Parts: sequence; C-alpha cells; structure tokens
Amino acid sequence: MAHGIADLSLRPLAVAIGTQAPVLLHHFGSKEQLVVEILGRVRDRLRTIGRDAVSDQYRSGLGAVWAWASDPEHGPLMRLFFEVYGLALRRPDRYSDFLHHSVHDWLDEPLAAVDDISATLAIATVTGLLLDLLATKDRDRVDNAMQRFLILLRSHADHLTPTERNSVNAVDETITIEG
Amino acid sequence: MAHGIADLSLRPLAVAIGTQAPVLLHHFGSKEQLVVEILGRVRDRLRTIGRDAVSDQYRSGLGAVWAWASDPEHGPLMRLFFEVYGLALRRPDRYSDFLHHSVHDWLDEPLAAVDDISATLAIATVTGLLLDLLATKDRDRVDNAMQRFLILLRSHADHLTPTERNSVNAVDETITIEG
DNA sequence: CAGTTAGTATAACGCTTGTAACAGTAATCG
DNA sequence: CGATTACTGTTACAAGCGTTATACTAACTG
Repeated sequence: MAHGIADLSLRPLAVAIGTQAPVLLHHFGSKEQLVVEILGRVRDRLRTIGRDAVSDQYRSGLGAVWAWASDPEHGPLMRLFFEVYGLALRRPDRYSDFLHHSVHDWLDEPLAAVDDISATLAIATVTGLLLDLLATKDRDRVDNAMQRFLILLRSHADHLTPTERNSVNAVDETITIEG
Repeated sequence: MAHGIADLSLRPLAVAIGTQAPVLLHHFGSKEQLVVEILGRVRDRLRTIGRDAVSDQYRSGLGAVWAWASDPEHGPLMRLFFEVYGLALRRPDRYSDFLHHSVHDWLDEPLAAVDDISATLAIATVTGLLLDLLATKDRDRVDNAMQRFLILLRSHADHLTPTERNSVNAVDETITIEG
C-alpha cells in the first residue's frame, strides 16, 4: 500500500521489512507468487468492506459503502486496488482472479439480494466516483454527486409500483435490512 | 496501446518501431519525457471522444458517450487509460496533469452546460461501468446498467418542476442540444 | 562548394533486477 | 543426544535497464 506494486522490487522491499531478497524467494518461491499472495490479501480486505458496511457503525445502506470506500484512511488501499486493476486489465491471464472477484465479490454477496443490473450500476457509481475523488481530491463535488445518485434512486422508486420499487430500492436498503 | 506503459522499456520499443533505444533518447531527451508526450497524445484522443460523441453519427446524448467508450474498437485505448490512471494515482507528482485532465476535460467542455454535480455523476457512471466491462467482458449486464442509469435520470426529471428538470435532464440532452 | 545541422547507428558504462548456490543457525523430533 | 528440518544470511550471476559517448551519413544553408 505504501509503495505500490508496479515497480515493486524484492531488494528494497526486503530491507524495508528487515530481511533480504533471497529470503523472500525462499518463502514465496518467486516474485510473481509473492505478488499473487499479496493480491489475495488485498481482495480479502476489499471483501471486508462489504461486511464492515453492514456493521453497527454504518447502517445507512449504499451511502455507507461510499463512506467506507471514500474514507481517507482507506485511500492507500483503494489506490493500490486501482493500480492493480489497471495492470490487471493489461495482463488478464495473470490477474484473472483479481478481475473476476473485483466485481463479483460485490454482486454475489453484499448485493446478492439486489438484481444484477441495479447492483452493477451501484458498484460502478461508487467505483467511478472513488476514482474521481482519488484523482482530484475534490471531495465536495464527488460527495454531492454520490448524494445525488442516492436521491435519483429514491425518487425513481417513489414513482413505481410496489413490486417494481423493490428491485430499485433494494440497492440502497439491502445492507440496512440485512444488518 | 498494444503493450502498455507499466513495463515499457526502450530497447524493445525501439526494435518494434525499427530503430534503437539511443535514437529515442536523442529525440525525447529521456524516457520519462517520452512517456509524458505519449500521455499527451492519449489525452488528446480521449478529448476527441467528447467531440466525436457530438458528431452527426452519435446524437443520443450520454448514451452516445457510452457507445463510444464501450466500443470494443476503443478497448485498447481505454485499457491504456485505466492503466495510466492507476499508475498516476500512485505518482501524482509525475502525472498531475493527466489526473486533472482526466476529469476536467469532461467537466469543462463537453459537459460545460451541465452542473458539476450531475456531470460528475455521469462521468463516474461511465467510468465505473467501463471498468466493469473491461474486467468482466459481461457486456449485457453492463449495457443494461447503463440503460437503467439513463432511465433513472429521465424518470427523476419527469417528476420535477421545469426549472429543476433542466439541471438533471441536461446531462442526457446537452450533447444532443449542442449537436 | 564548404559548413553546419539533423538524424542514425554502434559500443559501452554503471546500475538494478530476479534468481540460484551455498553456508550458517535455530528449532523440532525420534 | 544426534539428526533432520526450517529458516536466515551472504555471495554471485546473467540479463536487462536507462543513459552517455562517439562515429557516421544525409540534408539543409550561406
């Protein structure tokens, strides 16, 4: 998280953690395997985002996920996520797991109760706004955009039949309901 | 676009274009400067997205931008964009221009007639969905999500006063209006 | 035509990279 | 207690990196 993964080299990493490069290789086999295991940890942490957003501290639905993801404290993790995302798009063979889980860890579990289309839109909105926030640090503008998205969802649901409403509103309510 | 920029090295690039590494350095001064100029070209191409979406061939508003960006033909450019985006987030000092323009090239020109909040949401949605599409190649799901976003915008505007409606509807109509 | 410039090719330098080979130490186990 | 194993440390290697220096050729300029 501190140094990224693009120009990660074993020797500086080794001295940073008080050991030597060959020791790392002894434990991980190769640099690539080390990276793979790191990315596994990254995915684990991202998956806990869904769970943490359900916890007692965050109970306001999709806005909670946004609060979590846009928390400056999680900036380094998110930056790492997007860095790997970009590299993975270029080497899908190597990072296919990462790409698949980046989307489906959300679709399949925290948003399982929501239809795929609504969930896809919600994930994309959070992702896109997060990318904007990290790039411009213009928190006001981006936060307001998120709020407007939530308003859009509610306003739309308000003018649907109750059955239709479920599928849309669920995006914003699922997490609260489950919590 | 074919090989990415993360592990770009001069020698393979040079032979690929039929010359040698020192020749590249003679023309660009340094590798970093070469990269900077490449990124300038990338930005130029991305900026033409906004204009192309206004052209006669694409007249359906925000959906047109989506059609352009999600066109498989532009996949390599988009992948390069996201790769650089990820790297730029880690080195904002080096790529500050790129980060700024990635958002503001949209806010300031093609979407200048739209309020910043709506424009921010629209950009983020396209960006996020594009990231999903490139990662999962699940075009149906992502296309449907985009369509739902457009429905959300229209449905919301339909239940506002005419003045309120303008700011929301403009996101989807600006391009058509200007074209 | 002479001279300056732009462009290209070749060789080499110093440095970093991932990795392999080997030696030493601490802990575990029969 | 002796032996096997797990772990750490040091050295070395071959390859690739960005870059510099130098020589050569083609093209413009006065």
